[in-house]
Amino acid sequence: MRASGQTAKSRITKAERTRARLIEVATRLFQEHGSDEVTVRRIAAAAKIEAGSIYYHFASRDEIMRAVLEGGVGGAKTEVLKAIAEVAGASPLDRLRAALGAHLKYTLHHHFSSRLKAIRRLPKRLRDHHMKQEREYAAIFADLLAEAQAKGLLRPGFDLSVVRMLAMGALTWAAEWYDPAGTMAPADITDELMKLLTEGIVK
Amino acid sequence: MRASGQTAKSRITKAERTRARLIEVATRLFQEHGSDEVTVRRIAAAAKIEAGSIYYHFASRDEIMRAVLEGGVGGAKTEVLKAIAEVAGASPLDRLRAALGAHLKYTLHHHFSSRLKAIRRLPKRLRDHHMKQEREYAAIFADLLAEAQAKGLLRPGFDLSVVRMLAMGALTWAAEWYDPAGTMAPADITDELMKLLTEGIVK
DNA sequence: GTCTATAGTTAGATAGAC
DNA sequence: GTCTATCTAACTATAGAC
Repeated sequence: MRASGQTAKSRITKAERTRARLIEVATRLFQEHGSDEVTVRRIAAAAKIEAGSIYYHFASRDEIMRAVLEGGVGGAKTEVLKAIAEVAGASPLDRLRAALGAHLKYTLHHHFSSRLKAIRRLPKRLRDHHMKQEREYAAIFADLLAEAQAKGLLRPGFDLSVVRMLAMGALTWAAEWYDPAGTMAPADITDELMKLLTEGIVK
Repeated sequence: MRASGQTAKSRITKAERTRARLIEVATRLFQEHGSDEVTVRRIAAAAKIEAGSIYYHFASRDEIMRAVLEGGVGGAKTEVLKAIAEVAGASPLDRLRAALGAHLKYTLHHHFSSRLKAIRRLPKRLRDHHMKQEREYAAIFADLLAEAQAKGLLRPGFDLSVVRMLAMGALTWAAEWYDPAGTMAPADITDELMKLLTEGIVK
């Protein structure tokens, strides 16, 4: 569908497309087999290029890993904010449901939990950057809980910071047991968690 | 404190002690740095022996990994059953609290979540064995929930299997954010989860 | 941009002395 | 049982042709 002879006009260069494809397959391979088993050669093979060619796009294997992690939190944030915006007028708790639903979906589809774990094992300099991203991400959920509390929707006596981490953790870990072939949709799991959560903490 | 000249009488051989030490340091290293970064040489160094000597105790690096995973679920099961036994007469929900508390403690102290993740990425033949162990472990918690339900302690309408996985997942993931230097004890986190859980699912 | 070929390094594993 | 020395294989990364 693209015009032939097109050269300087392309918005997205060939290099950018190849780079994106490399990050994509690397992300999948890291999740499926663990960062251990994934060699540069394997990433190259999965992306249908030769191993040496990778180094035109990345300076090192670590750079690939870094790019994989970079995509993670930013992408999740975008999705979650979008989901919240779609129910903009709703109560904080309904927006929280939307946010948690998006978090779960992103986690399941983008191997998010593996990345979150990997971030913590990064060398300090790299880790700090990602941890900052992660705190911003967590703040989205914290803000929704705080708003619900401010509106008097919550029972007193809960540590909302712990509640947030437990709730997000419950869904993050779902990537380890969720079976796409089963009868439950991701939304069903979010609903179950919200039922548990609201009937527990909501007045 | 041991008698000198003792040879054939030792119940625990030198080899067994060395092997146990290797598993211990390997477990710690795998958790702290990720299985990636941990070489046989590094395990040997941490255990204060030379790399070659490892192969007197293990046939391969994979065998070490396997031993590390082997210890995981079995040890957790023992601890959880012990915790339940300590409150033997109590209601199913109080026993559930004890079980979840032991699960969290074991997770925090023995790098359990890393092992659970690693198990899923194992070659099929090894994985099956560990997954069976894991199902037996999960059954402990499932039974307690079922007993609570049978006694009419729970609200209707919950999928207890999902509730169990969410609750256990929330605690399993806590290993990723729990700060031992903070003000919260593991028991506080368990209490917070139980409050959330019971005020939600208990009639 | 991607290929082929290969340099340089390090990993897992073995052999034999002690 | 553990050490030292070493083999082999595999990996990351580079160089130069196209």
